Formats: sequence, C-alpha cells, structure tokens
Amino acid sequence: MSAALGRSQASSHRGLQGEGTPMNPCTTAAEAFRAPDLPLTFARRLIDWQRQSGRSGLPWQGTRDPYRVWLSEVMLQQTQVSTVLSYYPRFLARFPDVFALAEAQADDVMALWSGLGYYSRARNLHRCAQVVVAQHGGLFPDSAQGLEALPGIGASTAAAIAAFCHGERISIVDGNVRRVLTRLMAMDADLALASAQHELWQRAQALLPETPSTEDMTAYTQGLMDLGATVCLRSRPLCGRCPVQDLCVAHAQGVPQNYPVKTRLLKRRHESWWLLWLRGPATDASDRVWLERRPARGIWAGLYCLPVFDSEASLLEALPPHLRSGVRALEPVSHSLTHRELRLHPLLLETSEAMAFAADLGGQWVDEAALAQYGLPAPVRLLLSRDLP
DNA sequence: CATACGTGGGC
DNA sequence: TGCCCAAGTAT
Repeated sequence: MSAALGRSQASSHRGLQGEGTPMNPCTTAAEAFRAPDLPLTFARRLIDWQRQSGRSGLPWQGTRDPYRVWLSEVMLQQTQVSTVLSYYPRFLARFPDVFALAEAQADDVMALWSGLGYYSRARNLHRCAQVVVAQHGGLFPDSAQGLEALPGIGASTAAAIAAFCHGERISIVDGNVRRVLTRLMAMDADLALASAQHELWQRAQALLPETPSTEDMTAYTQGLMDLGATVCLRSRPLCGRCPVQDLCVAHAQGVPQNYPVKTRLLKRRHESWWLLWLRGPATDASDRVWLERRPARGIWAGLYCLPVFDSEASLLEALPPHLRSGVRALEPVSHSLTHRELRLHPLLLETSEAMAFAADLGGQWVDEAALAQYGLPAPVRLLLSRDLP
C-alpha cells in the first residue's frame, strides 16, 4: 500500500477517531485501525449485524456443547457448509457424544466420513475422542491452548471452539476472516508467509471486543465468518450490505476483490489409474466386489478401494492368463484432487470362478448391499453405483 | 517453510 | 475447461 493511499484512507476515517485525537499526517490506514475506538466500532457493528442478518439455525449453532461444536468445526475445515449439512446430523446420530465416538471402530468412523474428503480429519477425530476420554475424563479442555494440543485441532479450530463454547477472547483466522480483514485493512502482504499470517492474527486480536460476554464472543466470531460467507464474497462482494463498509479501506480504494492477494499457484499433475473391479456371486442373492484397503499414507489412506494399478498391463499381469480376455473396460471417470487430476479406468471382470488368486491382492469380498457401511473414496462409490445393474 | 491431503461449487 | 476456493492440520 502506498503512503499516499494510506494517508487518504486515514483522513477518511477521522470521523471515527476520538474527539481530541488529531490524525498525524503520516498515519497510515493500518495505524488508523489501531486507534482505540475503531475496534469498538467494528466489534459493535459486527455483533449487531450478526444478530440481525447473520446465519442462524445451522445444525451446529445454538449449542455450547464442545463435542458438537468440535465435530462441526472439523467437518467444516476446508469444506463448505452445504456439504457438511448432510454429514453432520448423520454422524451425530450415530455417535451422539465423545464416549460413543471413542468406542467406535475406526472403519465405522471412516464409513460415515466417506465422501467428505480429507480423511485424516476422520482418523484424528477418532483419536482425539479417545484422548479426551482417556486423559480428560470425557471433557474437552476449555482453553484454546489446551484444545490445540489435541489431534486434528489446530489454531483456527481451537479458537473457534473456545470462543463459541466458553467465550474466550480469541480470534479465529480462517478463509473468511482472511478475506474480511485483508479488505478491511487493505493488507496486501503475502499470506503464504508465516510473518504475514502472524500479523493478520495480531490485528484480528486487536479488533476483538474488549471484555465480551460469551454471547458477544459467539456473535462476533459467527459474524466474522458470516460476513465473509454472505457479504464479503470472493469475486462479487455485496458492499452495500456490509455493516462496516465505511471502515473498509479496500472498499474506499474501489476494488475490494483485489484482496486477499493471491500468490501461490497450484500445480496439478495428471495421472491415470486402472481399477480392477472383480465381481462375483455372493452366498446369497446379491453380488460381491473385491475391495482392498488403501495404504496408511497417501491418497485415500485407510479407505477401501478397488485394486489400483498404474497401467492396464500391470493390472492384467495380476490376473491368471485364462481370465484376461474376460476383462471389460468401462467408461473412465475423471476426478480431481488438490494436487492431482486423476483419470480412473475401471476394468470389470465378472466371473463365478473361485478366485483364489484374489487373495494375493490382499483384500476382501464385500457384499454390494453392504457397500454403504464401507469407507470408500467418492469417485469409487460413484463408479460402483453407476455401473451396477 | 513447503507440501500433501478430498471434494464440490463458482465463474 | 481450468482455475480458484472453502469454518485447516500435520509433517
């Protein structure tokens, strides 16, 4: 940000400065936000706006039960609200409290997480529940610091739980907050840098209401996210509906979409995988499919999957020669992950022969009717349902 | 500090 | 289509 811009912004905020605090001509917009009454103004407006216009009625709102708040926060990591809506009640119905989750089988947890992505979240969730039960008597720590020591709970999730459940005076800094605050203060630092992240968090802390009640911290925290999610939109912000529009430096500059400054570029490499779909009659009326467990590390770690090969040739080599001609190629499925663009080529082999060789693949037969109880990657579940009769 | 880790949706 | 992004964390 240029000094000239900073001065012009600072002067536009004079109306919000205290009566006897003349603006230093060298004051930057960033410094203006450190003025004592600006945080007060911001917090008051945000809290009032949240109560009037923020989101309410989401399944995880209206509770201070750390278990429920924690579950929602973990599900919502890098995941949109609309996606979580169908998972959260189902998970909660199956595991209503931390004790139920701690006692669960890991495979059952994965099955309920299937399709939600970032499966290490589910493993950490399960481990975390076991730690909370074994080491904390089933009670979550009540401070952000204590929460952050648990598996799968980082700074953002810890702050959210502590603020929502206990009114701790601590700011979340997630994607919404990054967007809202970088615009509000016209921060153009590269947020990929730890130093910039740290500064953003410091400024977020400085904006917090001074001595908030738990209710105020809840509304403030929720308001920050709601503002980012419903008003301070990425590509087309609705500044006319913003409760802090007149405080926003980016709005004054005219192009709020310029923030946050994006720097990282994501490289996605293309890969083709060949999936062996072995299908045979089960003992009862339905058919069964051969699934194996994915390795503990890497993509879809710990989930069940059709056997994966890196070429058609290597897949065929795994089969007894007399069965190779029975393989039928199905329509490929494209699936993109964060760092990879996958092209999945399913090869179906339907046979009633005893397939002792399959044991060499290190998997198990699964009744097609029981697939819902297995943790499958989304495209594999899609594929299996798409091509089942 | 960089990278890996899923999936669905917006534009 | 392709790229970016979403209530991030672990390594």
